[in-house]
Amino acid sequence: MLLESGLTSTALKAKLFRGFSDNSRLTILEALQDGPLAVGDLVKTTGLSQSNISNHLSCLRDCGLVSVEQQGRFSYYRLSDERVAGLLNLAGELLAEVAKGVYDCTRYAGPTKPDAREIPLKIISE
Amino acid sequence: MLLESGLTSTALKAKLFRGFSDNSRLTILEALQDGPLAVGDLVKTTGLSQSNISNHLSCLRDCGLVSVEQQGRFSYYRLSDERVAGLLNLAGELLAEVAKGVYDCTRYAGPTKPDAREIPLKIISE
DNA sequence: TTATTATATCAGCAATTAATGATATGATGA
DNA sequence: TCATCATATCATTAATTGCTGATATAATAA
Repeated sequence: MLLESGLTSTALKAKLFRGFSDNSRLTILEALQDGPLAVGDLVKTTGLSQSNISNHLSCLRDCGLVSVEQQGRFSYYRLSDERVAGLLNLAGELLAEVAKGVYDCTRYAGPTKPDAREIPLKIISE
Repeated sequence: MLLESGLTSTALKAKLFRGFSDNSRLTILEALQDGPLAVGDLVKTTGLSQSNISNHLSCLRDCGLVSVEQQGRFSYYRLSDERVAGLLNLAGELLAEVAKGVYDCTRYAGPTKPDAREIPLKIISE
């Protein structure tokens, strides 16, 4: 399937990245890297509330980053494409390189909840 | 340089992705894929306002996605690492696969400005 | 020095978004 | 059927974020 959209494939790409750019959503995506999980499993694993997770899954599904398979009353979610994991891994590599910069980036500080700016970070030069 | 941050490397990664997740920032990053540009060039290329671009560049710089080189009164910006381009390209591939899903994702519709939801999109099956 | 150019910074507004709590749907078992 | 479990949906609220316009800095040229 080829995409031909010239001008605004950028806008689409930004939306795609937005799927990865929230802490809760990214936590969900990373949990799914180890294989499919039901919503309840994600609740346990991530500690996020059920409705919160369900809302984010709805977004991730709409955006094509995850896919669902219904089994009885369970919904098993998985990453929809290996490139989703690819993006996660590549970001991890880049992060190792630029971690300090990201940590110091105050413009988009993320939630100002108690611990958000208290991330323990250790950088070890090799 | 190795990163050891266990629990919260996810939060850092989310912040990293946030650098890519805004339409203006992504436009800037894509413009820089062809090589370094001064701020004025970016203004011309992207059509965004000078202060807007400068604000976003400040963020991108803090987050380590771009780097600057001063030459006189010009600031030449470039992608800081080939993996930044790698993420852009991988996202492009993924987008070609899931484009329709991203397009239909209404939860994060982006700005509700006139054209934001009017993206002309053509998908061509091969 | 003064003017001009290139870029950066900042406050304030407008808009978007994440989380919660409550409720709805839908499947299973008693 | 009724109760329960698993998940989805929705309105509201609280917080974050992007953009603009004005101003600041800093380098070059006249």
